[in-house]
Amino acid sequence: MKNKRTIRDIADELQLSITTVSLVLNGKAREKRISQEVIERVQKFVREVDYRPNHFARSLRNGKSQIIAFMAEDISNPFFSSIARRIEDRANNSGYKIVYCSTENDPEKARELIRAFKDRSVDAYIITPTEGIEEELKELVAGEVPLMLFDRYFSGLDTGYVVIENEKSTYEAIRHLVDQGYSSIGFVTLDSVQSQMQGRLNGYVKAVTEAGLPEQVLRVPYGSPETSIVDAIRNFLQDNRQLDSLFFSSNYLGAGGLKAIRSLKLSIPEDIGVVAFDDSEIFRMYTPDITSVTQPVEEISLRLVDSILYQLKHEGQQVDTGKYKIALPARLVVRGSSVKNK
Amino acid sequence: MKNKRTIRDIADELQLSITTVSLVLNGKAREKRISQEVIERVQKFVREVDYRPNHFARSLRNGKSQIIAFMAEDISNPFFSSIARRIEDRANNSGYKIVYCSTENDPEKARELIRAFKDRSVDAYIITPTEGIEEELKELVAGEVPLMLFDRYFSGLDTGYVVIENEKSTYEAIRHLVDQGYSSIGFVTLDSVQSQMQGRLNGYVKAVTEAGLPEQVLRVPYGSPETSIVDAIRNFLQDNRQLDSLFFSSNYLGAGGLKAIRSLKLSIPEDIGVVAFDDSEIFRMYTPDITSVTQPVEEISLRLVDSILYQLKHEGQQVDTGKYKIALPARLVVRGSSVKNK
DNA sequence: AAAGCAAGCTAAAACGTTTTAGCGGATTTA
DNA sequence: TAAATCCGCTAAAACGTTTTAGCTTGCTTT
Repeated sequence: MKNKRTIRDIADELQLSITTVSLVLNGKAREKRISQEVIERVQKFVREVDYRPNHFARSLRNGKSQIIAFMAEDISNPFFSSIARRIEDRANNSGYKIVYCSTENDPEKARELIRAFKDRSVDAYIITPTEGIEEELKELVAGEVPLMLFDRYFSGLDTGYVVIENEKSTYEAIRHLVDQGYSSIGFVTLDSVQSQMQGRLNGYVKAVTEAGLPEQVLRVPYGSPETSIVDAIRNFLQDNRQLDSLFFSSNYLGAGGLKAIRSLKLSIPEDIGVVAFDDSEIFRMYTPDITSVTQPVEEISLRLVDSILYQLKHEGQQVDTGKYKIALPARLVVRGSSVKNK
Repeated sequence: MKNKRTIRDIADELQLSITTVSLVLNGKAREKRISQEVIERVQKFVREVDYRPNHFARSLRNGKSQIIAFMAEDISNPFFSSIARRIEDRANNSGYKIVYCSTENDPEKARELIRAFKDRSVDAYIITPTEGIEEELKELVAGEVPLMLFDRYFSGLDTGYVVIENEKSTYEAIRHLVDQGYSSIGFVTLDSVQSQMQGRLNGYVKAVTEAGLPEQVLRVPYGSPETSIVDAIRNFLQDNRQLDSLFFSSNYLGAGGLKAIRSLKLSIPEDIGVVAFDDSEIFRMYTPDITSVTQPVEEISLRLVDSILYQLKHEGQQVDTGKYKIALPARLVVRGSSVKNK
């Protein structure tokens, strides 16, 4: 049971050369003109003894690890973990395993992780990039390693990515608030220059400008603990009594915002309308339920992994990178938190 | 930049043998009596050129992958993803990477995954076992691969594990309901013989029996989609009008239960008291907030990864397996959903 | 002066694959 | 009849480590 059989054992037992066995195993038998009889003999035997090739030896020889790295900002965030969940299956089906890690949006940590993955020659990368790791990404691209960014990207870098139409969907969400009669709309975002946050801000600015409303933006420092987020939002509301609605540009800002609103005993949607970017179970269960810009998690995952697998399959062949620059539409799911007159 | 240097190159450039360089690199120089001067020369040079050993070659030679497999039931469930998050850091710090996968509680899938991991010689396993994979686990144990189960375990198998004191903590939760004056307490669980579910059921039975109350149990089929869960719970409530409180034995049963309760327009905690096993953001944010048996996620993770790392470090040495059979206490967090008289 | 020993290093095997280059012999071509 | 081609297979190199066994050299011992 435990005495691992090697390809050499197989060859000996079948009175064949290692080469022949290897060729059959790798499906190159026909092309190398091994006879049908031998092919079948090998296949049958290999099946019988349940021979399993040694991954290390194979990897050493061909430089491939059959591993894909999944670098999220935080794997315990439902947005990332549900993508992780979906990526997993398709990757497994194609013989790849996934190693994950969380950057915590720390460039230093991200760099180290990429380094470690390089050392292990992972075959491909799926990354939510932190600010400041352009150099490392550039090196990956130069090394022709399949790479997809998601959630955000660097416009200056020629990498594949899957993102959301942030500007457009935020614009529509704000329009929705305007249509509902809200006229003093606050925008709560992170103090970050990342592309997805910029896009959302742009959508907001565009919509309020068009509607002739003032811009009222709160920037919470990146990486704040939840209590600080709640405090910041509470202060924002207290300092700006005229606010009649808030847009939260991420799911955890939304969760913090709800706590802040509750602690001020404001009622939703009468005193304050609410829309959040990124759906979550909390928003669906909250009373009232929260209107949100819902990202197509399923499709994001699909596009990511399919792009990666395609690149892996056609490695070396220079493929059109434009094909991998994907912006998906998000859906505005209107719920009770933003509908005044019922 | 991209011309990877090998240990042979280092040796040549330093006019030394491969062996010597390798010994220095692996910290065996002293013991093999390499001179201090040579040691330093090697170390200095290696640092300068930033030599990175080839993992594949090393693995091929010593059979170690420096990879730990993390098999959850579903990585997108917050309970599992937050454990994943915490395990990751400590593992990385010790030079291990983590591959994850979700069994979906499908034994066939679990078996295949274990098989794939075996092929890749992962160095250790952290697993939420599905029913019916005792054989595979037994083989791992026999192969002396470090292994820890969590969330549940098999009492018939001599493996390490980290679980919760399910019976005790459920008992206390039910006692709490009794103390609050609830006298018709329903228990919503999964149709499963897994140890954690058995434990919770036992705790419930013990508490209601002691209090002289009837047992009223709903078993939802494992793997039901959320809508069926909601329906089942709604029917349970309608068929048993006398029920004045419910205990949900998992977080997603709790979420489903809240929806059912809401759809029946019952109010918590007046019409129906609620306690759930396993905390979640939803329970904290719900109105009223939901009393829950909170698992010590941080400590679970810590114990898992520390046990694994310890076993990895002392491989070969027969260690006391009893040491790795860990049952941690859970904390009853009392919130509004189970407190009648305020 | 021969033997023994330690210090300081190294040659080479082994890990298990994939793949290149090529070998005999039979058949076809010129 | 000699040369070229094809068929079916294989020897051996290469991938980059770790580690066992052992080789010099010079010093100490008897």
